[in-house]
Amino acid sequence: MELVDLIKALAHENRIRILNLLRQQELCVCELESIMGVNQSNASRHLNKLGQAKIIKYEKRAQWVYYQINESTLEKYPFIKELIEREFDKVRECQEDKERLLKYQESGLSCEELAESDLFA
Amino acid sequence: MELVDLIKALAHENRIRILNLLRQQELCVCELESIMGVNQSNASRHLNKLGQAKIIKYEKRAQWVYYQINESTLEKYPFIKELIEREFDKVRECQEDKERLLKYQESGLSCEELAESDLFA
DNA sequence: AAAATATATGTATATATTCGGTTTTAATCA
DNA sequence: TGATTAAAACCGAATATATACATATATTTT
Repeated sequence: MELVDLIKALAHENRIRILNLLRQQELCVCELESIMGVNQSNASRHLNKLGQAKIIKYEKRAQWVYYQINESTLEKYPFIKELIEREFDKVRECQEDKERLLKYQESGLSCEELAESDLFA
Repeated sequence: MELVDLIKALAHENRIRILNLLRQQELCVCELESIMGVNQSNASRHLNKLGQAKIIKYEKRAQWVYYQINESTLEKYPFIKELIEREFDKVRECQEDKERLLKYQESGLSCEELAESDLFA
């Protein structure tokens, strides 16, 4: 059942956190790694799962792959939009990630510098 | 993450089918068994999972347990309401279940007679 | 071309989920 | 009370999913 595959793609904490971050702005894998504090393989795999379900899409620029929410899927499945817009803000982990993203934005660091920095130490 | 537990409770074909049937009317376990063509253990297990997540509730009457959608949870989480109301009708399995339910309703059979009958043979 | 870096993927392992069958519990009925 | 029935709980097996680490690929930079 295709609908179940879609729901399954949403049924993991890391994938919820990724979507919560991507709705603020597009991000590359290494930025997500640093902000979420997960390893590269983990980030990549969850991104892949969201991509399979077409909930996100990506754009390759230089050596980076920038992921973004696939708005056309949200339009096709309004319950996902509803989920993202009405539930994520209530979740502690999502709030914390959002704060870390803000800290990163304000730091002026590039995505290359981020991993080396002690911004989230 | 509580939100993920809720989404996981929705992430199975049988549980989607159960919710689709319960939104038409309350049903007992043995009615769901017959209409969906699953065994008792399976029906009960999935009902339990939906109950844990408070998506459904039940009422015991005589030896039967009648399950119904828990409207207060749908109000608390509008994305579930959206999911049920806008997506289920598009799903083939849900359409078929709905037809079988209609056939049962029109048959005038009691829930006790249903299992013995060849209504869905 | 070589080194460095970002990302994806193969693999083995751990964890979670689902399953049908069986047993248990609780209510009804004869 | 004993038999019957509905539903839940339990069991081991099968399947699916997630994980970390190592490796492969692709791009950039020097």
